[in-house]
This record gives sequence, structure tokens and C-alpha cells, in this order.
Amino acid sequence: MDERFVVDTWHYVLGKHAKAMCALERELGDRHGLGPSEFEVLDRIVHHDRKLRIQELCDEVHLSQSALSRVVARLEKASLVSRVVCDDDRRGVVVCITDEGRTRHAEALPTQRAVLSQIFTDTPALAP
Amino acid sequence: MDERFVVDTWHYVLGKHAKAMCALERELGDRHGLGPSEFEVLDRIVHHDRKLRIQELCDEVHLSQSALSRVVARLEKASLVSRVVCDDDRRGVVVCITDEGRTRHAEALPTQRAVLSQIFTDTPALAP
DNA sequence: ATGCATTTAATGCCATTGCATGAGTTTTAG
DNA sequence: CTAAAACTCATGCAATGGCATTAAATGCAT
Repeated sequence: MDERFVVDTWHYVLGKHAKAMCALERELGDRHGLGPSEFEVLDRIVHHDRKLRIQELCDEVHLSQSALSRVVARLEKASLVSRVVCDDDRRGVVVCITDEGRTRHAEALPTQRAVLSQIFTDTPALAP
Repeated sequence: MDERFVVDTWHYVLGKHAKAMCALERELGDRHGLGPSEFEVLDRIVHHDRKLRIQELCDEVHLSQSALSRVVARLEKASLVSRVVCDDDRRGVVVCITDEGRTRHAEALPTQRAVLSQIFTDTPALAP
């Protein structure tokens, strides 16, 4: 169809993604010791406000199952979440956010919002 | 400002980026033996239709200088580009696309366009 | 002209990611 | 009830990317 629109949109996505990822990595990392993926996982759990199974998280975060497994492992090592074998299906694992995890997320959230605002506001939908 | 818009846009970008990257990796890789970064570099050179310095490419591709250096190295190993020390500034390196590189790019271009069209057409600007 | 700071690209090192696989559990078919 | 198939998550491995550093070349100031 409109090939030009498609390609322009793709470049817009590429540019914003790179810029935002880079900034998030820097800001979240320096200020809160979190990577973008770690923050995203915490954020999903807080958003749902309940325990989530790995598989549920997998649907929400744009990571492979293996990558997610490792992110959760890192979060657990940092005491921000805990992993518990699921009661009714012992193949599954539920991820619970800890108080420390909630605190860290709450601290990091304004940083993330600030970064994203910086990047996505005052920009035309398809910036040149 | 409109926090909701910012976050929604970010999720849109994340989703499209993940989907497109994944599909490009698969399709370009399987059909043409190219990674997305490799294709992107070839594409930029073809688009400009001239030799480009590494640094110029760096501005156009969303890669660090070191990553770009390695992409070009891979492309050179595959005989798709050649690297020549710049005449007027012998620190610099110009990257020239080879005939084989042009051919490969021409073959891969429709694949890339097809993937992107699939993902970016018939979707509302902010898909659910 | 000489020495020092700067620029440019390549490389060492490490972190993160995806694919393929593995171990354990559940479900299904017979 | 048993065996095979499917599912869920973790891990080995290789690829890719970024940061910091290096080597070489250039520019600039004295």
C-alpha cells in the first residue's frame, strides 16, 4: 500500500525505541539500579497488583521466555521479587513482588515517566 | 503533560519494535542470510548511492560506533561491502558496497517491505 | 617544528537476549 | 492405570550490543 508511510513509521519506531531505551538504561540504571526489562517486569506486577505466573508476564513483556526467566532471577537475587512454585500447577512459578520491590518501583516510576515524556511529548507523531 | 498518551505511545513503540525486529530477523535471516543491522547498513548505503564513512553511517543507524564497526566487519567478510582507508583523512574508513552487496540488498528489500507492511498497515495508529 | 589534545575506528570485555534443550509436572489417550 | 504427548520454567550456548580502551592520524598551540 502506502510504502512511504510504512517505512517512515518504521523509522519513527526505530528512532524512538533506540532513544528511549538508551535513556532508560542510563537513568534507571544510574538512579535506581534497574535495567529497562527489570523495571518493566516490576511495573507489570504492580499494575496488576497481584502475583503473576511467569507465563502471564511473558505475554505482557516483550521478552522471550528464557530472557524473562533470567530477569526474574536477577530481580529475585536483588530481593525485589520472590519466586514460589505454583500450588495448583507445580510446573508453574508465581512471581510475588516484595515490599522492597514496591518501593524500588515507586522510586523508579517518576524517572521512567520523565524520560518518556521528554522523548514523546512536543514531538509530531511522525517526527522528521 | 498527558501521561497516558506518553505511556500508550511507548507501549505502541515497544510492541511494534519487538514484532518487527523479530520478524525481520527471521525473514531476512532465513531468506537472505542478513541480520536487521546488516540490512540496515546496506540499505543506507544504497539509499545514499555513494561511499559512506563509518561515522556517517553511525549517524543514520541506531547502533553504537563499536557495534557498527562489527556489522561492517561482518558485511566485509561476506563480501557485501569493502572497507577502504579514507584518502583525505587516513583515520577514517569509507565503506563501499560491492556488486554482490547491491544484489543481496535488492533481493532482500521486498522481504523487508513485506514484513513492515504486514506490521504497520491495517493497524490503528495506537493498536490495542 | 614539536608536543598535546582530539578525532576516528577497532578491540577486549561483559551483559543481555533468543534458540534449542532439559527436567519436572500435568494432561490425554487407550 | 499406564504411556505418550504437552506444558512450564530453567539453563547451555552462541550471537549481538554497549562501554571503556587502544592505536593511529590529525589539528592546534606554542
